[in-house]
Order: sequence, then C-alpha cells, then structure tokens
Amino acid sequence: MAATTTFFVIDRPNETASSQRLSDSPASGQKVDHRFIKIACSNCNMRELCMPLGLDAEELKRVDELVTKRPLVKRGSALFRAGDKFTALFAIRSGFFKTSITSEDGRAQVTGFQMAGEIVGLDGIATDLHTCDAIALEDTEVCALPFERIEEIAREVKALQHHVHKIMSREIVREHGVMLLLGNMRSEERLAAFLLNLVQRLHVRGFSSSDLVLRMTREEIGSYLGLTLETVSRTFSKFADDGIITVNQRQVHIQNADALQRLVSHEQCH
Amino acid sequence: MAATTTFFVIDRPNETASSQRLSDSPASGQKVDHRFIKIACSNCNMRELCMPLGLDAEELKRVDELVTKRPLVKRGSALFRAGDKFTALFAIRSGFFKTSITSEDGRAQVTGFQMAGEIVGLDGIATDLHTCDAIALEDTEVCALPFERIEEIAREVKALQHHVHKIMSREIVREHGVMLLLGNMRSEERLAAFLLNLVQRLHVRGFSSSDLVLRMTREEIGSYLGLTLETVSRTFSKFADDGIITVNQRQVHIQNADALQRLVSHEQCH
DNA sequence: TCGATTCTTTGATTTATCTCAAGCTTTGCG
DNA sequence: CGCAAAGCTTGAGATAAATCAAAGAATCGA
Repeated sequence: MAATTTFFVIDRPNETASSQRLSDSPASGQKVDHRFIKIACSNCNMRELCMPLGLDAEELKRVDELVTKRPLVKRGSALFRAGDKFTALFAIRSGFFKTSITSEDGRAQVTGFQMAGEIVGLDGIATDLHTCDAIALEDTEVCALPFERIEEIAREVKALQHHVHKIMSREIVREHGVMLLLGNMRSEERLAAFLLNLVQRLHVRGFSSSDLVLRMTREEIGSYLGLTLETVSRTFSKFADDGIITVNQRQVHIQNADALQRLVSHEQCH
Repeated sequence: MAATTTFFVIDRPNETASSQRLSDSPASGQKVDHRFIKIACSNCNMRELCMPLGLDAEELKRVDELVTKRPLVKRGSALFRAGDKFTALFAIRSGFFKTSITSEDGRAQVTGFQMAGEIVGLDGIATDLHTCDAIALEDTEVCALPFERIEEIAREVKALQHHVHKIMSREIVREHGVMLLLGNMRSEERLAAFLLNLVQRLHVRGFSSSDLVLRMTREEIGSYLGLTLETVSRTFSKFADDGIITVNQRQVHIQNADALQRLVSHEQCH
C-alpha cells in the first residue's frame, strides 16, 4: 500500500526539547532564544529520509532558507484545523499525528497517521484553506515550510520542484491503497494491512520491524479502517489467540508477519 | 466532497472527430493531416474550466507548447495501465474514464471517474510508473501533457506552477471525501453522494443538473462505492420507489435532489 | 437481424460487522 | 494517593449488506 511521504526534517544539535517551545514562557538561564535559531537541513539526522536527492551546495542552502518556524505541538492539540488559512506545509520532526475530516453532519474520518519524516498540510493547497484537522497524538516537533517559499525555490531548484510533485503524488497513491482497503477488505485484512504498514514505516526509521507502540486509540484505528472500536479490539484479540501477535494495550509484538501478509495479500475467501 | 480536477482541455475548431484519429488510416480528401496540428489552448471551448487564470499572452503561449499529442482512446481500452512508464499527464477533452487499482491478489478498486476537463495520470509522478489503470468508458479524446515539459514551464510560469499544485491537492482532498464515504456511510448515502457529485460536475460543464447518463456499469459503481453490484441495483430501485429518482438503465433523472442531499448530509440514524 | 454476451433486476438466505451493554484496566489530575 | 475519566475487552443480539441464484433486458458483433 502506502509509500511514506517524506520531506525535510530538521535536526537541532545540543538543544533540549523545552528550549524551543513556542510559548511565551522565558527560556530561563539561556542567553539565546533558541526559538528563532534556524538549523540547517544539511545537519538533519533524517536527511537521507527526507531531503530531495542530488542537491548541490548552493541548492541545499536555498532549501535551508525554507524552514522558518519549528513549533512544538503538544499531545492532543491541533497543528491546524479544517477552515484554517493554509500558509505552510509541515514536516514532522518527531512524534505522531493523525489527520481527520468531519462532514457537516458530524461524521469523522481519520484520513491518515503521520510520523517523523512525513509531511502534513497538502490538503490546504487546493483552496488556501485546510480541509482536515491535524492532531498531535503525542508531543511533536514540526518544521513549518511556508508554501510560498517552497514554490519560489522550486522554480529555481529543479530537484525540489520534482520532490514536491513526488510527495503529492505519493499521497494520492497512498490514498488509493486506503480506498482499496476500505472498499474491498474484511476487518481482519484491514487491521493486518494497517499493522504491516505501520511497522514497515517504523522500520525504515530504524525501529524494530516486529515491535511497535500504537500512538492512537482503538477508536482512531477504527475510524481510519472504517470499523468500530469494538471490531478493532476483537480483531486484535483474535490475532493474539491465533498467535500472530502479542497485544498488551498499546504495545504490539508481531510474532508472525507472514501470517499478516497472507491475510492481506492472499485471498482468504477461497 | 469532490471539487473537480481540471486542467487544459483543447478545442479544435472546424474539424470532424474522425479527422484526428491517431490511427494510420489516411485522412481521405484532406490535404493536411490534422493529427499533427497543434491547437492553441487559448481557443479551447473549455478554457474557463481548465486554464489557470491570470496568464498573460506570453505565458499562454508557453502553455500551448505543452500539448504534443492528442490521442483518441476507444471505449474499453486503456489510456495507461499500472506498470506503464509515466511520461505525461492527460487532460480529458471529451468522454469518460475510470481509474482503478488491482492488488496482487486480484482485488480491484475503482478509484475515480473522470470526465472532460479533468486530469488523469497524477499517480505516476511518485515512481515514474503508473500505479492504476485508466480505462475509457466511452470513446474519448485526451491531450497528452508531457510532464517534463510541465515542470519546465512551471519553473517559469508561476501561475502554471501553482495550478499544478492545486490540481494535485484537489485530488488529495477528493480522495479524503471518498474515504469518508467508504468508512462512514451506508449504501444509500454512498449512492446519493455519488449521484449528486456526478450531476454537480456535469452541471458545471453545462449539462442538466437533474438528468444524467451513467457511463459506467452497476459493477463499476459498486467497486467505487465499496458495494456489490446487487446492492447498487437495489438501492437505485429503492430511490425510484421512493420517488427520489427515475431510473431507466443508464438514464437517471433526479426528481428530488434535496432528498438525496438530506440522505448524504443529514444523519439518518437518529 | 439474430444470437450471444453482458448487464441488470429481484428474491431468499447467510454472514460480517455494528449496536448495545456491562465490567474491567489504565491514565491523568486534583 | 485516590478518584474520575478515558480507554479497552467481551458478550449477546440486531442488521445492513453480501452471497447465491435465476430470470429478464439491453447491447454488440457477425
């Protein structure tokens, strides 16, 4: 299904998490307000994951200019909400987001879960207004990339231009996969696909490919997969009974990835 | 739900449909082979629908250079298929397409229906390979827009650059709407949303907002909506029984658009 | 124009998932 | 620390939609 959507994610050497809060609280004991320090993308510990490839030094410099703010979004709060003015894309430096839309009559649909190295905000380009909410599932740090600057630099840096196009195309392809999941798969297949997708993305980031900590509730998983929270819970229990996974609340250990893969790709109905 | 994805669609004054076939058959009785005539976007009868706004004469000229081929795709055949090399976006000049993906195990999911003035092929940018099939549901005419040229010109023409970004973002937002539909709605709500979306898009193109001819089968509608063809058929019948629509095979007349709208937006479950 | 194929409708039955409900666990806050 | 709130699990029953089946209608190509 989903290739992950990556971009620039910025590392900030020798700083504590608290020093870069965007709040008004004084950075006690510090001479320099780190909030306004601009860190070079070229120092980013995730640049292999996120940076467009093949930039020369001059082009890299231009990319660095992109990052203006690096807000910290606390667990449960919104990076942006539907209706907010769109001004920037956000590269997630650390933490986990969910994006969701709500219809007029109040139905909510989680449209994705995003982790470090991925981009949120692409929905806002169409109308200059965001159409979904981006909610932090844990304390997160993001890089704000003002879209006008992106376009400006993309006009000069070919690699960046193409990278932006790729990121958007990847998101379109990812959503095709979700449509297949929602339109064609049964609950077990959906949850299996979900788990495999999550660990695969985490593995790329250097984490285990068999252990993961879910950052979202059963209800949020259900919303994403078009299932009720009860069905998600039952399906977890079934996988555990079948010895495919071990579940302990948000902790999941995948014991038999092949079995999950077979659920997703092998037609079970025959 | 879905804003339509529009782009350049080219009109060709004083030509018959047959004269521009891409086949090798000779254009009998004609001195000039119209197959190779390049028609200016500025003459397009759908330019209000498709052209990026605010281009000056010079910029318009550059956009015209984009269109190189204008193939005719016959009903049932593919404009491109999953795995094909991606080289161009296609603007639909006339006719109707479906796009669909197929998973390894053979499950098919229709991911969209596209009509004149809309763009197909965005999925190919991510990996330089198409990931879905685009099948003509009737004889169609498209403009091939080589993507390298698009990017080249977009680097110089700001309006085109932003237009491309908007088209891709719109597609992302449209797919969010489909996810809501697949994840949250019941069969009647899905079909109502589908019908309203179709007539709305047709209406923008100057067609009736109450009458439409379905270009796709019940099965294709079902695939798009995550339903079986039988459920689609039954739901059509139910709408007809309720006096909301009149159905005669592919001919649909909407008698009570408000009722459809209420189905979609009003929570029926309470 | 006719026959074959594809498409559509409708009915009967099954089933996957939802809903409702209750109890249990964990988390977070005063 | 203890209580309240949020989150999770499990069961029983209801139900929307799938499946299976068969017949009728439309379309297409020979």
